[in-house]
Amino acid sequence: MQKLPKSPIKHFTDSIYYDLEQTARLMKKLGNQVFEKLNLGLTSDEYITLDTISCNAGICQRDLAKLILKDRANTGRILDTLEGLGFITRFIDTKNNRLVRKMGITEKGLKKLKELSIKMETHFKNTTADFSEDEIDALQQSLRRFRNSIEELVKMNI
Amino acid sequence: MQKLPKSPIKHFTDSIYYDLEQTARLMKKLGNQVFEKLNLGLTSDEYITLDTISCNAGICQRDLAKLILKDRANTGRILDTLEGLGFITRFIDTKNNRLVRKMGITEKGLKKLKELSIKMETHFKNTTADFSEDEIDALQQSLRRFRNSIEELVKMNI
DNA sequence: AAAAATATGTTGCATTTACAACAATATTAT
DNA sequence: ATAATATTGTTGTAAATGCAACATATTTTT
Repeated sequence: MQKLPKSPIKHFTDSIYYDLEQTARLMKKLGNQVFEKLNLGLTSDEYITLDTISCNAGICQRDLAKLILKDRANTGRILDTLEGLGFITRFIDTKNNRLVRKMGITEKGLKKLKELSIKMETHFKNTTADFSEDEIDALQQSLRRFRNSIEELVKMNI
Repeated sequence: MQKLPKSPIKHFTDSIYYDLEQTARLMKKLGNQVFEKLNLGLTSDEYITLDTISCNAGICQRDLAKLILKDRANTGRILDTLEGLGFITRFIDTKNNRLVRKMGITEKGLKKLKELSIKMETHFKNTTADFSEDEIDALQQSLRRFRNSIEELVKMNI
């Protein structure tokens, strides 16, 4: 049985990279539009950050930056905003004998987060209506495995 | 049989949106690093644009913008660059009786694109080494179906 | 002990990006 | 026919982002 010849050059728009970026970009745009329309008082990035802090109590800035995939500079700026709004508190502590700025969510921040999370949940249900939970799970697992496999290739500079 | 209670609030970092954005961001970073390291003479966005033009001959700017998911303004700016480098030509034509700027890839651009595509192909093989082709295909299809299901929800403003 | 390297966070800047406003033209509605 | 609306591309501008440089402190190397 003959093997079919594969097309010699695959266009970028046919690649997994393109699908990933397109889908993520669309997703982000949708998220931004929802955040703007609903007038939630936080940008989507601030919400993501607040949520990430809420489930990583006492995390330091650099580790947080890795989680939210921003650089240290911008992570610090987002934290300035959240701190200014009274949603988080920051304090000096040590990690491996080094001075670091750790943070935690405040009562006010937790209240805000819960409020937003409920609205987000409603929104998520709408956008994934066509997909079964199993499909979503499978896609998520696949994405994570894919991410793990390329993670070590990327210099993060964080 | 009892149904297990679902956790009331899912953290953003556990959602498909987070996985998508993280994976895409990592992917883009990797792409940018490769483009920078290899000194290819084009940014990754310019390469993507050139590639997209090459397989959509005579496309107009707005339609191209939809494909590469940039707004019209930035699409125009990328095209200015590519035109300045002699990789594409632009010309006035009509589409639905309206004057539009269409474009096509030049010989020079095609040569550049082929050169880069080969380098990219090598790079792609490395980054997806851990994944079988079938897995990649499945992931791509899943991403596309997901994208289609949310596409109509997003106001594109293009 | 001194020097080099590393970890952490901040500041400044240059690039990218999105978005609104505009100009020009064509279509549709009144 | 005139006015209102829509399509396409450009320009201007404000915000987001990444990156390099810096400051500080700690660890590792020599």
